[in-house]
Amino acid sequence: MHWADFRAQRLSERKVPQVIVSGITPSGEFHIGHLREILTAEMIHRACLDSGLDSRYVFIVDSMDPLRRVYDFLSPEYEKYIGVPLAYIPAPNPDGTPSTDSGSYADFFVNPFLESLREIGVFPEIVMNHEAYEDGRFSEKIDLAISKKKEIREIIMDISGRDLPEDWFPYSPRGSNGSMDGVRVTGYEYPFVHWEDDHGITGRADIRKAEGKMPWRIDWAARWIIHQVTCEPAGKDHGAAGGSFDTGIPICKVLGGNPPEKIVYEWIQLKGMGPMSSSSGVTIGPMEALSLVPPEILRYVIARSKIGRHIEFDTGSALFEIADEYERLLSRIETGEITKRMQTRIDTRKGALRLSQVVRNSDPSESIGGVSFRHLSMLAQIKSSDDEVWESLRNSGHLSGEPGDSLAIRLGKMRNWIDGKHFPEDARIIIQTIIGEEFRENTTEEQRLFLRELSKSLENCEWNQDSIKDAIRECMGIYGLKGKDGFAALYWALLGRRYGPRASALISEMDRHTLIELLKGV
RNA sequence: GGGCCUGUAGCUUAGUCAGGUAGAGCACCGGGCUUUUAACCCGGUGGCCGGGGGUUCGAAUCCCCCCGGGCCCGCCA
Repeated sequence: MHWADFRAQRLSERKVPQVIVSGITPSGEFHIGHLREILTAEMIHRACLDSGLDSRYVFIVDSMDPLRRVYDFLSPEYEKYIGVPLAYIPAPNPDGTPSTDSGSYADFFVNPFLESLREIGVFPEIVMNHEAYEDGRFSEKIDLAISKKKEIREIIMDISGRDLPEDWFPYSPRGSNGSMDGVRVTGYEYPFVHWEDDHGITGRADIRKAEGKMPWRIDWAARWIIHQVTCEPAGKDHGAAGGSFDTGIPICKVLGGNPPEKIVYEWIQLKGMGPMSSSSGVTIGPMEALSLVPPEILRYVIARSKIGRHIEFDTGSALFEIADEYERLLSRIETGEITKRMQTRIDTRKGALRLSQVVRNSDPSESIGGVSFRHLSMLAQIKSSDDEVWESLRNSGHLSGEPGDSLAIRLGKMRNWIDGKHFPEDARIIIQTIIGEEFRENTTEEQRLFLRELSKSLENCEWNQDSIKDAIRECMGIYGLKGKDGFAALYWALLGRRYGPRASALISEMDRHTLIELLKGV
């Protein structure tokens, strides 16, 4: 059983409508790791729907979280916003200075991310956490938390092992400049928390408005109740023993709720990106990943891995292998004796395939548009225009009529991948300009004679695939070469390797004169 | 210092919760395919399951110790 289906089964025991939630702080650019947060939850949501449960998927944006520090991409002017909720500070300009007309900091980072999510078929209900504070939806729980502050303080100290000061307070009011930093609580009488800030200024925060927020560990537990959350997978940072999940569960109970079960997912790491390193600041965002990888393959990367395992996200040759695996799953029919373990594996993989579809429960075989990822990579390299690719696919019987959207999108992404830095070099088709040493080392005199004959034959033949193919076949016949040996020689000459894409297709894309000159050098 | 995840074939991994003779894909090797979608089909090589101890008729699986990798414990998502 797939992990998402297993979770759905567990959730069904709750006998309530399911509310599956993801939560992310929009403190900067989103990255590929955030997709695991989103997709882990969304796949559980889909699994719930598939098993007939009533389920909603909600993305809570932590827009009420304060700016922690002035990040590298921000100008020093942001110093004054430290401690201010992200919903209430301006978005940065490209040069890092605060803009005057680009909306809030939170929206600035969230909006493009939501766009990416649509591309992978994720349509969450969006909750901006600061709006929940503005609307007073938190007020009852804030009031309750304040009245139970001793109990909550005990829980946090016990479970996390942290020391909280005697005057710890489960609500952080915003001071005179809107920041929650350096603000001391001096008293409480519903609905006002009285405070004094670093500047010696005093005031009061109305807990029914966004004039302050609860610290994370309490905020999280409270929102589970407010939104009736039944499931919220969390990154392993929350999952460590004594972490916010462990304190959230008892705090949620203290506040009168039924907390979700603890689910912790592992991080995604980057691999195969050459000199990439964290110090050089090169990361991969969801937009970039989506510009290279077909959406169902991106979903499959998450779906195929167990929640608790690291994922090495590799935009190089591993993409071919993942795509191959995906395509094999589509066509594979198990034969012979199927053991219990084999059946488990098959069910799990089929579940992963099902949950990888951009459109829920659509036919997986339609997602690849009838053309394998590898084949498309070859065509995209040797055919400069899309129309030629479609023409070729029609000739080979992969396509009839016009390509569908899914296939057109796949080709576009394939071209981005090939043109970019992530494409693996050994998959790149590089036409040789001169005959290299490898050629001489790997071919016989007979093979060379064949190629010389071919170069003559190609001088006059029609420049299309069929004629070229006929010429190749004919010349091989003259020297009695087996197909394998003839083609190998051709590939050694053209590509400096013993294999390659369909030779006639490749040659028909080349300039006749250049090719003949090359072959004359054998 | 405390804790979480993880270590299975050259690579990626299933199996660990409920102990019962190690499964798979890629790569590699051999064979087939009147002859290339880097394809496809058939067969094969390759694992003392990180190391050591223990429990058991039986351990990749349970318990203890050690080693390697990743990460969390700073009002912080």
